[in-house]
Amino acid sequence: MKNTALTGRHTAQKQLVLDIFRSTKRPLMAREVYNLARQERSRIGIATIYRAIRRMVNDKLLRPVTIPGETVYYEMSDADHHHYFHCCACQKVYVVPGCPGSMQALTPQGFKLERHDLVLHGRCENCARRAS
Amino acid sequence: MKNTALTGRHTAQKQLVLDIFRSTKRPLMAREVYNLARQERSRIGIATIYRAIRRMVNDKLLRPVTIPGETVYYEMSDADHHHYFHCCACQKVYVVPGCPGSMQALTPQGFKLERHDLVLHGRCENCARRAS
DNA sequence: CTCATTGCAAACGATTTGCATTCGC
DNA sequence: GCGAATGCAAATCGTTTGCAATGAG
Repeated sequence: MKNTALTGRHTAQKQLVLDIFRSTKRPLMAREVYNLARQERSRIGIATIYRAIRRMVNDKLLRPVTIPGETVYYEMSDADHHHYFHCCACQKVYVVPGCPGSMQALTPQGFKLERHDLVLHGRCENCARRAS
Repeated sequence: MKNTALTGRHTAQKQLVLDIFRSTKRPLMAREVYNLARQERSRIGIATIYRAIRRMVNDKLLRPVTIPGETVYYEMSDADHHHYFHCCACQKVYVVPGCPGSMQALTPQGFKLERHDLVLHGRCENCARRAS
C-alpha cells in the first residue's frame, strides 16, 4: 500500500511507526510505540521513534495529547473531536467520544476561543474492579 | 503571622516557598519559585523547592496546573474549582471561573470518575485585538 | 552516488535521591 | 540530643543531538 501521507524518504521504520498508530485506538506515548516497534524490528532505536513522531506531528498526521502528570501521548489526528480518560492506576489513556460543549460560555469577554482540552481522571473498568 | 497550614517542622525555607506562592497571583513553575527564593536566601537548593512543593501538593495546599507543551505549574489550591485559558500567542495562562459540569455523562461504563481538567486555548483579549 | 535516515551513545533539562550536615523541637 | 529538613552532588527519566554507518532514490 503506497502511503502518500509520510514525508521524506520512505523507510520501513517510519512506516512501522505509522502502522502502530493506525492499528491502535488509544493514544500512545513514545515508549509504548518503541516497545511495540521492537516486537517487529528489534534493532530500532528510540531516537528513530522520536524523530518519526516529531515529523508526523509537524506534518499534522499526529497530534500531541497532554495528560496532567504524565509524559506526552500522541494519536492520529484524523479522528473526530473527542476527549480522554486517564486511568490513575494503570496510566492508560482512553478516548471518550462526545463533549460537554458550551465552552464558549466559560470564555471571558473579548477572548477568542480556538479549541479546548478535557481530561477525565479516575480508574478504568479493569482497575476499578481490581481495587476495593 | 502563624501558619497552621504547613506540615512537618516549621523552617524558613518552607515558609519562603509558601510566601512566594501567596504573594504571586499566577501559577509558578519550580524554577520560577527557585529564582524568586534565591533573592531572599541565596544558598537555598532547588531540591528544597521541589520537596516543599511536593509536600504542599500532598497536603492539598498547592495544586498542579498542567499546560500542554509546558512544564508543570503550581498554584495555591484554596480557590474554587476552576479551569484555564491558555493564550497561544502570549503563552499566558488565565483562570476561568465556572465549569461545564456533567462530566459523568462522558465517563464510560464501569469507569470510576475522580476529577477532570479542562484547558481552553485561543487568544486572550490583548492578542485577539492585536492580530487580524 | 548522494544525502536523508538510522542506531547508538553521549548530552540535556527537569526532577529525584543519597548522604553528611544543620537545626527545630 | 534526636530525627526531620537542608544543601549539594550524583542519579534518574524522558527527550534530543552528534556522528559514523546504512540505504532510499
